[in-house]
This record gives sequence, structure tokens and C-alpha cells, in this order.
Amino acid sequence: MQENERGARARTRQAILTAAIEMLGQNPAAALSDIAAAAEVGRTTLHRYFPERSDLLRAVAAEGSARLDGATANARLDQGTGAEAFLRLCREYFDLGDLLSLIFTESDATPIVEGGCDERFAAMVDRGHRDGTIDPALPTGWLSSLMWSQLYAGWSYVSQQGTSRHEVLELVIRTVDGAIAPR
Amino acid sequence: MQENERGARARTRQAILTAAIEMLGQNPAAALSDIAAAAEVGRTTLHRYFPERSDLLRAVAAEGSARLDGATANARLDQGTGAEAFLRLCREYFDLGDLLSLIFTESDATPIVEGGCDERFAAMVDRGHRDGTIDPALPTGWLSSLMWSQLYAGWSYVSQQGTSRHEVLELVIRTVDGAIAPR
DNA sequence: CCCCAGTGGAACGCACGTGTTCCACAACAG
DNA sequence: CTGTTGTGGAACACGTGCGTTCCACTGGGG
Repeated sequence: MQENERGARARTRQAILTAAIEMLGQNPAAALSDIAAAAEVGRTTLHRYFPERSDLLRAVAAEGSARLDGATANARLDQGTGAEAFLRLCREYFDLGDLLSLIFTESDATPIVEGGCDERFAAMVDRGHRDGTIDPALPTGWLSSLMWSQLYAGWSYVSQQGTSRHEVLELVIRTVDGAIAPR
Repeated sequence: MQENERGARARTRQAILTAAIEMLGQNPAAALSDIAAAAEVGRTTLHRYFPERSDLLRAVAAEGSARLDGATANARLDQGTGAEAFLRLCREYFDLGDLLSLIFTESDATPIVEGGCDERFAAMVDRGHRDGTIDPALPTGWLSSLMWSQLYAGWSYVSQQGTSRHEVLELVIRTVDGAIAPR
């Protein structure tokens, strides 16, 4: 949003956004006072940056979309076989961390993931169907659901169990790999 | 709960419970007035059966556990190979319908699924690990997370997309089958 | 017929989250 | 030192969900 902010203001705004992503991921109905406390700022300060709850939600969605776009770009979806790109994307998205809960839980307005599946994602799946590395019986939409649910399950597994982040990522990759492979 | 209820009372209680499972699955913070409306009863009547919200939540959890136990029993986890039993369980659980959302969303108190994984589930996984039908690299806890996340993704897919219930179930089975198979 | 269990609408007090205003304090640049 | 900037506490009004009480209506069984 405000690109011209510097120093303290930019830092405070970012702290609030980060705390909001964490808290809203755990509970989409989190109170503003809880988000303010998590960001270690007063509720008054939060309202100074985001006058209404909807303003904060919009900023969180924008921040989420930006992080998501960055991760998608890092995955270089147009390189290698379809399945290779798919697994690379999973690895990149897994690093989104707290944001995964938020993306997966988004039943509300201002969606982070654009509806109808990203076109780069669809192109990657098509390539995988054609080069024989992705099971042609699995439609694009289901592959998207599959990926997000596995990523969310993995992230929850990290948060709840004591297993290390890297170890769980390998579990996710292994099961996704098996799930999308042709028979 | 009240086993001695008959006729109208039992019917009303069941209607409220069914509506509560549906509404709470869509939104865990659903208002009691919305649940009452979904059950086509007055809010007063709802309070007459479940004085406090926590009473309703406990009854919903009990009802959910009962349905879950029934489905688990139907799956005959001790028959066939580990993987066969695993997929049978997925088919049975998929029929839980609305309840899947509720089970997967339960971040609150009164959990429906007992913590630490059901012992029958663990025994089935162990058998699958030994008979070579379930990838030994996948621990029991992860297989549980995997199953629930796939079932939830499938159920959401049915609710959102126009795909038929049976068709989606086959997608779930296919991906789960590939995910748990040894390499 | 009357009784009564079951129901539901209306209204109230309460708790909580939200959005707002006002004021006090600390850090820092002039 | 003085004014500006960023902050946060206190208090208020408002809306909403919750839990309660009271009363009127309906339908079936005695």
C-alpha cells in the first residue's frame, strides 16, 4: 500500500501484517486486540494503520498474494517435466509457512489464490499430462486441491508434532510424488 | 444423551444435531440463531435442548464420534492387506459427508478424533508396513494426516465444483493409493 | 371437551469485539 | 529546550451473539 513509508512506520506496519497472518491462520475470527498483542503494539496503533478490520484483511490478502507470486516465480514452472515442476512448486510453497494456514482456511472474502486455478499451474499440469509424468486421470482442479491439502497437512504436522520442518517436507514430497505419478 | 426421549423430542433433538454438524462444518463460529434456523426450530427451542453452546458442542462431538466409530467398524480394518484396509477406510469415511469438514476443522475443545491415533488404525498401518503394501517410510501419524486432508479436500471439491460425489471419491482413492504405495 | 407437552416469538441484561476520541509519554531533530 | 512524530492507555457508544424469562399458539391424548 503506502509505498512512501520509511523507518518506524514501515517496520510497525510489517510487524502488524506478519502477526495478522500468523493469528488469522490459527483462527480466522481472531480479535484485533489479539493481533495487536501478537504484533506487540497497542490496539490504537493497529487502528492507526488499518482503520477498519476489512482494511487489515485486504492488506493481508495483498501481502499473501505477493509472497505467493514470489514463490511461484521461484519454482520456474516452465522448466523440466511436469511432475518435476509440480514438486518444485510444492517445495517453494511449503516455505510460505504460516501463510499456508491462511490460504487453506480462506472461506471469507478477498481470496489470496485467484479462482479457477492459475494459468501457469494449468499449463504445467498439461505438460505433465502430455510428457507422461502426471497421471492423466487427475484433472487440474483436483491436482490443485491435492497440493494445497497436502501442504496444509504438512504444515499442521510440523506445528503439532515435534517433527522437523525439513523431514515433514520430504514426507509431503514423497506422498505427492506417489499421488500424481501415472499407474 | 437422554436415551429415554421418544417421538417429537427425539426427532427435534436429532434435527438440531444434524443442522449443527452442517453449519459448524461450514463455519465453526456459526451463531446459534443460524443453527436453529437451519434446523427449522426457534432459538428458544434450541436452548431448551442444549442450554449452553458448550452443551451443543459436546453433543455434536458425541454424535460425530458415534458416526465415526460406525464407519470404522464397517471398514473391517483387520481384513486383507494393510493398503486394502486403508482404502476401505477412506471409502467409509468419505460417506461421513458434512462431518468431514467438522472433523478436519476441529481446532477447538472436545475433539472428535481421539488424539494419538486410533490403535486399530495403527495396527492396520503396521500390518501394511510388514506386508509391503504401505510405504514403510511413511509414519502412522503422517498417514493419518494424509488421509484426513485428502478426504477433506475431496469433500470440499464435491461441495464447490460440480463433480459427482462418486467420481470425486475415485479421485481420492486413486491419489491416496499412489501416495501410500511403496516405491 | 379440556389438558398439556412442545413450540416459538418478544424482550431484557450481559459480555465481547469494534471503531472512535482524547490525552499522556518517549524519542528525536531543529 | 521545543516541536514533531510515533505510540499506547482510558473511556465511550454501538452492534451482535448469548442466556434467560415470560407468554401465546398448536395439536394430540385423556
